[in-house]
Amino acid sequence: MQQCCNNIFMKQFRNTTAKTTILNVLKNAEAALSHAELLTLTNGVCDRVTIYRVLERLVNEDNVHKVVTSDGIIKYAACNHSAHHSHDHVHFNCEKCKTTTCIEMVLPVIQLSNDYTVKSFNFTVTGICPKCN
Amino acid sequence: MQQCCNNIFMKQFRNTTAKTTILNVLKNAEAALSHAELLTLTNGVCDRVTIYRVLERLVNEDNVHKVVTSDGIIKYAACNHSAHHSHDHVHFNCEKCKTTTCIEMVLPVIQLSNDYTVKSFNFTVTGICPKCN
DNA sequence: ATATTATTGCAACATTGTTGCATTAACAAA
DNA sequence: TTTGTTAATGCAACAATGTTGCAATAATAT
Repeated sequence: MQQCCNNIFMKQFRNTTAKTTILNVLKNAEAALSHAELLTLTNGVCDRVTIYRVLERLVNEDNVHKVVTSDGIIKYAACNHSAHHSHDHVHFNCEKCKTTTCIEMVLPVIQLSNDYTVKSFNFTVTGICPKCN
Repeated sequence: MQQCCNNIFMKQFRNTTAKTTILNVLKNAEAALSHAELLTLTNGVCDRVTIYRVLERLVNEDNVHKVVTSDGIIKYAACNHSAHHSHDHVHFNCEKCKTTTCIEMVLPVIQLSNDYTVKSFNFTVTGICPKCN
């Protein structure tokens, strides 16, 4: 009945097996995953190209957010739609286990002069995580 | 006379035209530059591969630092060896003019629990820069 | 001027990301 | 349940980015 129009161009999104699989892998993951990691973890459920396209959609739908590590590797993490949810949180990149994890509780404080318009930020801290310490 | 050993493996660095050209381009640049931008700005002074290798050396020698934008694009900026010099400063990424600039004066403040060991960070703020505002 | 070896260029390769198009399959409506 | 529409997929082909091996070159100490 009710048509589900969840983007501004009124183009319907569909729930496909590729999409649900990828989202589940991300939800069950302890850390953010790269495209290459998702390719192996989804175990051939879909093509390499499809993963790129599904990730793009998931980000647009606000179900997944994109993280860039200090090495420039792009990773994806399922959004935690809790009270404190925001894409603008700190990410921690462990040198040892190479994982990238969300730290939603810690907010960075900076003071830029007011001729800058701030829209978003990417804050990745590198070091050793609690598990490896 | 005096042998110049500026890396831990006692391997001498040499000042080549490629290296000095690339460093000069970076020093004269208003913003951080990507590999592709350096390729055109150096105007064929050396091979594509050489630029990768020179940049690696310049980073090791602490003359250049690496910045990762929110889009995952790796850029390089000449280090400002002043009193406040540190690689761990904020970078601003303008959505309009696509430039990435160092903001050395602003230090971010975060409070991680002490089971994290912090070694470095990459903090890129995206928005509109003063020139475009 | 010479010997040593860091650096370069080139070719070849690996990885990552993009695009076009015919086919498939999700979903709304009948 | 069946059908029509079209979002999503797979595949191939491509573009961009980054890496490696090796012979030739050139920077530096002597």
